[in-house]
Amino acid sequence: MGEDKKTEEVILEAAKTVFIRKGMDGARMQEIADEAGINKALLHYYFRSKQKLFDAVFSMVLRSTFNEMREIFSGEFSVEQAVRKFADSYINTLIQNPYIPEFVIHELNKDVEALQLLVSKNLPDITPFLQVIEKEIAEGKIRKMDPRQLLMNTISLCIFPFVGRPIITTILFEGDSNAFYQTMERRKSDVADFILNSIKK
Amino acid sequence: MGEDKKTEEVILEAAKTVFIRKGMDGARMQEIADEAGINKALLHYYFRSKQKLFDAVFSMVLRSTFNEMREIFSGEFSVEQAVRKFADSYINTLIQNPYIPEFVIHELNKDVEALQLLVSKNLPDITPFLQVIEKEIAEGKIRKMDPRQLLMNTISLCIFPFVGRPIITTILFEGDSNAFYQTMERRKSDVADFILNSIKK
DNA sequence: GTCTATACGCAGATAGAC
DNA sequence: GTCTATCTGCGTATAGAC
Repeated sequence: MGEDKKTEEVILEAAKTVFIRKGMDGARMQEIADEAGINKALLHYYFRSKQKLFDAVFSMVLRSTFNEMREIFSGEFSVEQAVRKFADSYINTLIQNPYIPEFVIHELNKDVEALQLLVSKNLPDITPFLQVIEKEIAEGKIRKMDPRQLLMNTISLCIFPFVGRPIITTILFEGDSNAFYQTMERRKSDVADFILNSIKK
Repeated sequence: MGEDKKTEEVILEAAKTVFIRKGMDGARMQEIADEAGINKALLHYYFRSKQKLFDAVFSMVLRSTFNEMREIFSGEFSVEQAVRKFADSYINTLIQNPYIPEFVIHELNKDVEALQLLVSKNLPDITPFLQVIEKEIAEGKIRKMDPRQLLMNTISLCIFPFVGRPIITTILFEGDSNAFYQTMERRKSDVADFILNSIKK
């Protein structure tokens, strides 16, 4: 039983790696089996079908992706704290896992309906944070603006460079991948400064 | 011969629609044939293979996508002009074609090598604009910052909401698609204001 | 639980009539 | 140039031995 569980986890890890790189449609069960060091039949023994294996991986990825967000936008932090925390935490995670956002987005784009349920369970409720923004605007701490636009800006600035990494690396860093990642390291504070500079009165 | 060309264009349009929604791997030749109102065999008669048909569509999409960018970042506009032009022009285009960025990004992520040549021919050279930014910093018109970060910010803020549209619509607009698009209309000026507010001294 | 061998269906590609 | 019918290979899934 201890052994069983271990195999299952090895499969999930391998499937995660392959699905994230190739997507559901592009991934091959053979490739996942190779990555896990086992054979195709065993994948079906544990997960019955490619679709079920994918669902397991996808829900795993969603959970870990949005957990951080849930805490940061829970409403217990000020706008400045949340913006700095979000930039630092997400850009750090994305430097380690640059393929995840594009993967999630691609799968959601393909089939919004089917995954809506799965997603709604995992997506954080950000209304508390929108209220914090409104409160700080009312108090005159930050300039007047649509709270949703501010939140969208924060998310966009942190995540997009990784989603568009191939293009950005080509267009802005002449294909030099190291230069890209070094800029991302600095970006953790640069982005926060950029946002806070814009919203201060 | 006039008839021939028309069929070819009908196929290209249909292929574009299907490829953009489903991606290369998810698209089916049968679906493209249906969309074009013809049969599979004719697709092969005109384009020999799915791959060649895809390449034709992809290079078409790349060209139209980056043409606007080339002009805006040519160096003939000031930072403020370029930012306002870019936000207005790209958000307008994306309201009409919201699936294009995710499509391009997904295909590039899957196979960076193979498409590198295709891409490098289409990607604009943005160094002139980076120099404009540096010049305006030197002149004290805008605050000191990494020109690449500013350009990345501008691109991120305009494009990301469309790439992440399914998630953003769910998380920020309770699934109300109209609310999303109305916010994007306002975003054309909001984003420009947000950026210019942040960089002014 | 893990393997090898095999069934089966789907989707890309071709043959050949009109 | 456009169609119907068919081939072929690949990839998911299953059967069955160990």
